[in-house]
Amino acid sequence: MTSPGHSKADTPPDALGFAAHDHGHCVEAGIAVAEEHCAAKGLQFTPVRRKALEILLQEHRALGAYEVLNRLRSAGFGSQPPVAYRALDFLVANGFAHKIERLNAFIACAHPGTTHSPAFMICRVCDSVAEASATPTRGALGQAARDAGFRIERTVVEAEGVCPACAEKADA
Amino acid sequence: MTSPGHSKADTPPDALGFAAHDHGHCVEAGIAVAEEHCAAKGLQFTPVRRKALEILLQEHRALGAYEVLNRLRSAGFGSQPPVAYRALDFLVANGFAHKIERLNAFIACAHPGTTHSPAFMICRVCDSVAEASATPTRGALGQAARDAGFRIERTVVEAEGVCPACAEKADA
DNA sequence: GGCCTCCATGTGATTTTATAACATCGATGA
DNA sequence: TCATCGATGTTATAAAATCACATGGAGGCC
Repeated sequence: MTSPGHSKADTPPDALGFAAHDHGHCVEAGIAVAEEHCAAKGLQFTPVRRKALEILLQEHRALGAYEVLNRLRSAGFGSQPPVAYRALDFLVANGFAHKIERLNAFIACAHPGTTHSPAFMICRVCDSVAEASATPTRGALGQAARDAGFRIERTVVEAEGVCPACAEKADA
Repeated sequence: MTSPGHSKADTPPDALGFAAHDHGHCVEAGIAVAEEHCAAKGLQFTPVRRKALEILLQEHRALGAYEVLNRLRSAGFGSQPPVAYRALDFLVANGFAHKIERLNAFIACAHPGTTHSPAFMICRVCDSVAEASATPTRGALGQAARDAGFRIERTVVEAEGVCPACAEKADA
C-alpha cells in the first residue's frame, strides 16, 4: 500500500513543504495510516472522510472548509457546508488532520498515528505549511502554566513567516 | 493617573484573571500606557480607539468583535462592523491588544508598551484568558524553524485548558 | 424476516465573523 | 484657499461555521 515507487515529479514545484520529498507517498501513506487506525479503533473511514483526507493530503498547505467542500462536491458528495465540516471534524478529532487557527483552514497531519502537540510554520508568501512537534509543557508557556496552576489540555502553536524557498527567491 | 487607590471590589468575582488583583488599576494603567505610547509615536489615540481599549480592559477574557461593537454603539459610536474592526486593528497593530485566534476574539494586552511574543492560557470553563510570555525562538518550534531555514515573524501560542479556580470548583 | 437503534449523510436556513466600497469630515500644510 | 490625508461613518457583501431536520444504511435483537 505504501509502495515507494513514485516519481519526484509528483512534487508540485511551488508547494515545497520546505523540503523536497516524494509527494505521492504522502497521500498514500496518509490514507493507509488512517485506514489502519480506523480499523483498529472501530471508526468508520467512510468515502467522504477518505476523500476529504485525500484532498488535504494533496497539498502541503491549509485548505479552507469551503475549498474542501468544493472539491467534495466535484467528487460527487454533498454540497452543503456541514458535509465538509463533519468530515473535517472527524479527521481532526482522530488526529488525521489539524486546524490552523490563524488561517481558519485545515491541513493533513504530517505524523498521523502518533499522539502529538503539533506546531506549524506558515509561509505568508507561498502559503505552504510545515508541521513540527511542539513540547508545550516545556518552555516558557509550560512554566507559566505550572506557576499559575493552569491545566493545559490542548495547545495552538503557529509561527508565521517566510519559508526557506521564498526567502531565497526574495534575496535573488 | 495610575492611582492605586482602588477597591478590590472592582474585581469581578468570576473573571479571575487566574489571580486576585486590583482590576481598576488594569484599566487605568492600560489606558495610560496607550496614551503615552501614542503621544510618543505620533499615533492618534482617538475616542473610539480609547473606548475600544477600555472595553477590552474591563474583562480578563476575550471579546468578539461584535461584542465590542455593541458596547461601542451603546457608547454612542458607529454601529457597523468596520467601526469595531478598525479600532481593534489599531489596538492590535500597536500592541495594546491581541487577537486570540482560537476564539476569534480580542483581549487587551497585559504588558503593553513592551515588545513581546504573547502566549495565552484560555480556560474552557469560565472563558478567562491569562497572558504569559512566550519565547518562540527557543524551544522545539524555534529549533525546527532554524533547522528548516524558516524565518519566524510572528507566533500564535495559545493553550486551552482549565484555570486553577475552575479546577478547584470541579474538585469540590 | 421484521423491527429498532445508531450513526453517517444530505438538505435548507441561519448565525457569526470579516471585508469591500464609498461618502464625509476635520486637521495639516502648501 | 485648497489639496491631502487619516479617521469615522454607512451600505452591502463575502467568508466561515452552525442549527435543525429528513433520509438511509448497518447491526443487534425479538
